[in-house]
Amino acid sequence: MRNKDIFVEKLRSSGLRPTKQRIEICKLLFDRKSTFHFSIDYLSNLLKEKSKEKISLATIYNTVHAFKKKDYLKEISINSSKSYFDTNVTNHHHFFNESTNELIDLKDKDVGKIRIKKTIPGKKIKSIEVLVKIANSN
Amino acid sequence: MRNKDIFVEKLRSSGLRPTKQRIEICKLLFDRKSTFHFSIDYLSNLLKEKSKEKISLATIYNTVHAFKKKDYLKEISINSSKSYFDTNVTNHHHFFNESTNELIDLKDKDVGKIRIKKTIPGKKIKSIEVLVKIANSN
DNA sequence: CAGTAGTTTAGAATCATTATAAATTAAGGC
DNA sequence: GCCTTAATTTATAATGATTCTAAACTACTG
Repeated sequence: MRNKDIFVEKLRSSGLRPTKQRIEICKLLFDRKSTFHFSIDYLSNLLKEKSKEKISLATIYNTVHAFKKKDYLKEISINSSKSYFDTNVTNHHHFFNESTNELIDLKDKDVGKIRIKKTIPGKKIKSIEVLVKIANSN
Repeated sequence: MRNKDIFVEKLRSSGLRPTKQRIEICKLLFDRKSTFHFSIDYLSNLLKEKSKEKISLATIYNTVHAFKKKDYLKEISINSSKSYFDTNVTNHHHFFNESTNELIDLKDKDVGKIRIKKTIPGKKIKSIEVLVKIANSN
């Protein structure tokens, strides 16, 4: 139970109580080598499969929002009816596969430097994100 | 009623019957010098104010979707619970003012060329859009 | 181990959007 | 103009994602 302790620590250190529900969700989200993209719906189904504990939908929403607030997750905007979340919280870009509704991270080097030449008085740039929509080429 | 005739023609030429509801909506959306960004909600209120005819919400949705399908409107993805639409249907970029929830068009020259260096076999790029989030700088 | 503040939970409430099915209207032929 | 029919509008119901509520539960502190 090495990982569990890490998550307990992570949660506690950010002021979130390490409940069993949160730890289960951490395991699914963060115990991975690569970035994970998901909708609440998808996460909910994953939890049903992989976790013996039943976690209520309200808790999944609560937890995801708590994690987002603590910057453990980032919300991604796509033309869609539901929200997507990303375990990669750095400022980065995406492919969105319109054929499968799947998100794929783009590295900064895949996109190159973006320079915004227009400024708006009194405003400053908070983020710059590129969304590249792709689909089957046939 | 010069404009009205133009809209009647525009609608008819794309296979949409020029009903009085559609013409009213055209007037609000397209009888403008500059790009117009709106949510259904906002458009609905505008129509309540500016149009003597009561247009039902269902018709507003129907019409906006019909216009989108005919490429008179474009849907914009922002991190938000509702959809935004844009009368500028060209591929272009946006500022999103987080303080006011307002969209502002960016011209291509304001952003510069974006070159995506990664490719995915069997997929082709449908669109590339940059969303620059801004907020008050204090 | 008692108190309490934070969490979880089921279910209700909400909000944007879509579906339904009946009433209305535009278009084309006579 | 009048008739037919197919498209459109409409009020309302249905849906689906998300948020709220308030009661039950649980982790932490002393």
